[in-house]
Amino acid sequence: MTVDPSDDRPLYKQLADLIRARINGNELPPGQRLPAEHDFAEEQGVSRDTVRQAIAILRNEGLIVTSKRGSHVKKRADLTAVHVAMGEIHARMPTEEERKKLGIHQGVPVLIVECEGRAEEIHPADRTFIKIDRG
Amino acid sequence: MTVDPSDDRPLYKQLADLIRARINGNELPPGQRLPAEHDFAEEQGVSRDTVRQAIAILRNEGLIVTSKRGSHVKKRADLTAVHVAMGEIHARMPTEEERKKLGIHQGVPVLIVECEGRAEEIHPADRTFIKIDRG
DNA sequence: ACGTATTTGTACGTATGTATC
DNA sequence: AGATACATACGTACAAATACG
Repeated sequence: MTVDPSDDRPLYKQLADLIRARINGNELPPGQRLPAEHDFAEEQGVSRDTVRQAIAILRNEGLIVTSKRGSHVKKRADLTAVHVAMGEIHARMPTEEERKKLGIHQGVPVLIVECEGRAEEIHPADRTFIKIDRG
Repeated sequence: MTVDPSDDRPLYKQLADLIRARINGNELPPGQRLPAEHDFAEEQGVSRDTVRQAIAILRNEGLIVTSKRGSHVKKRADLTAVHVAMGEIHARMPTEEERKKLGIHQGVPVLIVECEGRAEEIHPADRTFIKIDRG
């Protein structure tokens, strides 16, 4: 399947949809490497820039991670999850500094748990820390 | 303040830091419009592409929103917040389709609340729906 | 109501740097 | 050391939406 330049939807969004469908359909299973940007561009008849925009969308959705070795389909384990009994929870994308400091993966939001006024920033690895007993 | 090409940090990250500092220092208060990409590029002596990358970072962090009228500093009210008593909570960035369907702003993650096996996708406006009594 | 200016969006190109294999 | 692949940064051009006189 390839993108359609005559379609009114932007090429990079079309391409993102195509790749997302392959991932959700398990045609591209977790851990699988995506084709190189250059190869993707040739295969689809678009510029590398367009491919990069599509990749950026999926990275932003937390579907893939990108490194110098290429883009790979993410594993479910990367999902941010917390157990709470009560309180208020905020979610947002971390700054790069927070990502480094807390060891957060690309595309993974941070959760801010507020309990009795105090706010605490957490990340996936901290899961066990923020269990709040509701006794 | 301008970016420093001799610095080893990428220009677009430097620029993102500069703008973020202005926002956090309330020099650019909520609702304030940022300079146009073109003007920013000239002022900083970089390409528009570089400015757009910086802007994209801040948008991704949920600090600003961008429309055809320009980029504006976001208001705190856009933060995703939920009240829960128990359960498991996942957070991730929504697809564009979800953003449209649920009316989610740019840079705002969705929260998935799982309670007794059932998973439910929520967004800020649904706040009142997912209050789970912990009796 | 209409045309113009502004501003972001999309898409292409090139070149070079840097990390990894 | 060489090839591969992503990152950064520049350029251009046109489209599309919005704002303005």
